[in-house]
Amino acid sequence: MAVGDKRNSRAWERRRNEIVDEAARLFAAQGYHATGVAELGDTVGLGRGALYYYIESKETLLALIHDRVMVHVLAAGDKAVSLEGTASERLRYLGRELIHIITLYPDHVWVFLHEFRSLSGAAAETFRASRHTFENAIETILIDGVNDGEFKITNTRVTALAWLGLHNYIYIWFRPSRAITVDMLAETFADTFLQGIVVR
Amino acid sequence: MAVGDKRNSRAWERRRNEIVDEAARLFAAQGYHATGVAELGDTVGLGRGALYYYIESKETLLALIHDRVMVHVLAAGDKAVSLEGTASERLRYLGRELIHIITLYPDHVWVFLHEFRSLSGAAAETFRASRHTFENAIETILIDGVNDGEFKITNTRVTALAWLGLHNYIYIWFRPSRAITVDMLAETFADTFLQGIVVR
DNA sequence: GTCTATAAAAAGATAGAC
DNA sequence: GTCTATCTTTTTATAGAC
Repeated sequence: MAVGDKRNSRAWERRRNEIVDEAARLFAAQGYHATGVAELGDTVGLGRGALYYYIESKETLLALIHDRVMVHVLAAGDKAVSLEGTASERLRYLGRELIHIITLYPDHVWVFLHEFRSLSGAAAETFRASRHTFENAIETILIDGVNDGEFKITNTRVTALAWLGLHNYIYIWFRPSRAITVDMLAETFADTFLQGIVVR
Repeated sequence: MAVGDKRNSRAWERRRNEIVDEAARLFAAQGYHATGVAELGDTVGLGRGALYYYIESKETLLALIHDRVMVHVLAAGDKAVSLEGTASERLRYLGRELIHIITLYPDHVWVFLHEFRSLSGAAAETFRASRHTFENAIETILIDGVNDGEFKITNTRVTALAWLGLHNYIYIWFRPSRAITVDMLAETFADTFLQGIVVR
């Protein structure tokens, strides 16, 4: 791309982000393959031709939706690992952050969890690596807890994936309300995961 | 359908089930909308015309994939609710059954969890109701446990959905091996959910 | 920046021959 | 039961006018 290309302007970037977010909404509601670029154009008020002024292809749009969520998830993972405090406290922090991100980007997360197999080439590889990095962050905290004598875990990998499933799956049913806020849900999950539900 | 219609024959039904299972495999790998009926025909060794001798439409195929899993899930829920034993024991049973079903039908479950929004009309309503019935089964066991003084739970609905997420999410990463069997995974999940990971 | 026109391919589904 | 041929619609993407 040439220096001073119009496509690097702030206005262009802002408009493109609008398109990415609208695409996330449509892809989540109908599916990636079920949504045509013409329909996306109609929704954002552009013809097919004009739409391609903002996107390279439909698949780059999908990759952009993935990136939008992943950057927050990875930042939360990094911070949780390097935080001061006990493993329990750091895991509580990470859970709260993850639930927060999922509720901030419900459509992006839906697309992210459902359509990642539609990515190809470099985008697919980047995504796979990011996912792995985040799983490692969770496991790192669990291992710290075991080493400090705080946790008792037979398989830290499986337990990390269990923790991730417990949190990720809320994308399908949870929307914050006054009755159940993000913080309340995060606390319930953390209490359950750390202490269980059995009375003693 | 007329009496004695060839489409009620055993051979027809067997062939159709083959097609349903192959469709689940393709839909899971590529997505429902990304897989054409021509491609499905090629894979099962039939032209488009012949394929429509076995299916009414592409969407009925999707509904059949959903049914195939749901019938087992609902049966497991019913049985767990009416079982003898403590709430903990019944929840352990249900978790083991659910993990078992997910690993027996990995492709069907993938499709089931990803494409249910592509169902319409009666099929969509049936599916929504089944889902609700199963969630109620989980919650019933939790409530029993609370009433017996066995569990301490602030919100049984949220905790039921947490339990479901913990188990359902394995569809994305777990394949049984000698290192981690279904029973081992089910035990780890049950222990974690019931007792937590904190040392005491 | 946005439009219209268009291309080239593929979609789901049906009809009728064999 | 399976085939080929065909219909109609829609798909992603590009070219070039304005």
